[in-house]
Amino acid sequence: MDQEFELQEFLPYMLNQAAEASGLAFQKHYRDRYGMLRTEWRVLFHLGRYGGLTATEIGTRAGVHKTKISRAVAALEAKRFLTRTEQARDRRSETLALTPAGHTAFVEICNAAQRFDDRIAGRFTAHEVAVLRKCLAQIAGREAPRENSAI
Amino acid sequence: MDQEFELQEFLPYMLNQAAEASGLAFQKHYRDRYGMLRTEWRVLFHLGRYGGLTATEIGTRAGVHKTKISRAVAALEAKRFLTRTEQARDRRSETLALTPAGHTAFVEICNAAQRFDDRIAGRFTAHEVAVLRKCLAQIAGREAPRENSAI
DNA sequence: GCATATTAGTTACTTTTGTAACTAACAAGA
DNA sequence: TCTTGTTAGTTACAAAAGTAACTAATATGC
Repeated sequence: MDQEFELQEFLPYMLNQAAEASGLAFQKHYRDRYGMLRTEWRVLFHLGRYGGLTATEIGTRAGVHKTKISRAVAALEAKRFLTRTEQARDRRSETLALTPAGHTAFVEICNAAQRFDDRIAGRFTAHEVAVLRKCLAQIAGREAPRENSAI
Repeated sequence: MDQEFELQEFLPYMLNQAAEASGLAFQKHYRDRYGMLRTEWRVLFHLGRYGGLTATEIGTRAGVHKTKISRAVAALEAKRFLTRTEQARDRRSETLALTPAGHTAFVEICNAAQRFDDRIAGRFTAHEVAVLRKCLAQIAGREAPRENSAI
């Protein structure tokens, strides 16, 4: 190549830097305040937002491996943020649900997240934010790729 | 809140998903082929792009902690991708430089990176890519924030 | 020159993540 | 019923990253 490739302009690098900067700034809301790790916050979110789910269901929705879910659930249980209820029809899995304390934390962090998001979006025009979201969703693989995705 | 906050629309989450997806896809070029970790590839890049540097200089430029640099340098040295030369004027630090094999890997990966970047950018219009890069640079903290950054 | 502080880099220890193997429960066919 | 296979979730082990403490060299003030 030697057309002077620059890491600073490499999209995966830029994405990583932006994700790291924003993630680091946001973690104070779940980490400093509640001692949670990111996966714990994600599990908390899914239970708070969608109600009782099994570990597998959360893993599928969140795209997180069952091992990570298992550890996050154990940690949230230790914090008394969720309870497990064995399912009658299948004793292998348990329905997870937030305790009142867990729900309080959920609401608290969601509020902070909404404010945080507004603050980031506020640095750009509405159009720019729309483009940003569209590109991110596409790159994350959530949007249908165009016809010839094999290029 | 309860205006139904959605994790899927939360920018730090979207950034993380996009960074993870693209990073995972790209790592085959340095990991599968050369057994490198991401920090190793970044160190390799800085040495290939800017010539002989000390560990501290790389850390400063790349924004990486000296511990991670130290481990990456040791790994690259074990792969015979770089050599250390003790500095005469300050025997605490060493100038690092790529070996021919290291430089070959550098060129190879840079080429792959350029193609990879082109492929991502190719999914969007030139305008969209410009907006994306601008937003990412801003969020990563590389751009001057607007006047009232304390909002 | 000598005590003190600073800097470069490494090493030790801890935490988190990734991968594989495992247990228990259920399902399905002979 | 009795294998055989699959699924839910946990545990054990290995790799990676973060933090702190450390060694060695240099710089500074007295």
